[in-house]
Amino acid sequence: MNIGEAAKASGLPAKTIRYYEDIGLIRIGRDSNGYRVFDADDVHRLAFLNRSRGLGFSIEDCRALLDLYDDTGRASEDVKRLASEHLARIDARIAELGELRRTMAGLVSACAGDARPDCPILKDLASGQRLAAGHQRLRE
Amino acid sequence: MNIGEAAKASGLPAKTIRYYEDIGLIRIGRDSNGYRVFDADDVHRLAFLNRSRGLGFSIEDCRALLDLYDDTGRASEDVKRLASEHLARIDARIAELGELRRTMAGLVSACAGDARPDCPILKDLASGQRLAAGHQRLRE
DNA sequence: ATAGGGCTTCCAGTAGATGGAGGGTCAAGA
DNA sequence: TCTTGACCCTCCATCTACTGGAAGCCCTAT
Repeated sequence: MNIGEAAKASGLPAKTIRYYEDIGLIRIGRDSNGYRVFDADDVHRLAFLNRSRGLGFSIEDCRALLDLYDDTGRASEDVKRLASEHLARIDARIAELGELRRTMAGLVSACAGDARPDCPILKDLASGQRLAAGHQRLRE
Repeated sequence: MNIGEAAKASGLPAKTIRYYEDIGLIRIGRDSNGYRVFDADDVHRLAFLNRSRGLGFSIEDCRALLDLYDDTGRASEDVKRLASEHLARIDARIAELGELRRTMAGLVSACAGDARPDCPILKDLASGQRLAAGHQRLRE
């Protein structure tokens, strides 16, 4: 099948499939006319990538996961480690955002939000004197 | 003062200050030797930007916030709207990550993580049959 | 023959910096 | 006076993970 059909079948946009091929995440055969040719396994791997990315794994993680998937002699330990590290990153991010949320909610609720110029949000940003709870600097 | 001192005083790396000047977020005077010259107000504005960015506001939001800060005739309504929208984005992101966390935690706990090759995480990625709770596709 | 849709490559742009090369400036010490 | 080292400057490349668009070939139907 051609890229359009593979895109529909895998859930990934054609552009993204080309990109994944470009960065060496997946190898795709070519027809005599230069068109990419996808078989069922290609589509399967693309869907695998789609799901891995959907879970927030980085491209490099996906590369490693796909390698582990291909390696029938793998240890599930290795997969679990990747997943656990990812989970830890998610937890860290949630904690960070939770702090941030508390701060922002405090600021928003402190501001009258009317036609007058007086605004505790701007005061806070200008002074560094936090009205609400403190928070960690975002590392995004 | 020069950029190094301004960096220390504002908490922003010198590189970032140059970048902010480059994208027109702040205007900095120059000495006869070409060096940037910072006064107390410049440092104050840089610290304002540092705190705004620290709260996760986008550069464009920061630009708007700085404009509102300068506009003594502003309505606090306008500031509150920016902040509320930002808060809503944070909430959405937290919800997204919470879903994701549930899914990942389910996968991680289902995997033995030993020397054997059998791995429910890979199975899940390969099949699309979610073992744990479903989740939204990340829009990062 | 032509129109359309699909396919190709390559280039640019997104957000928000960060790292480094290559080179000018300045103040202090030998 | 010369040199060393710490600054400072600009410009370009790099990072993540795509996405959009231009220019142009391919294939099928009418």
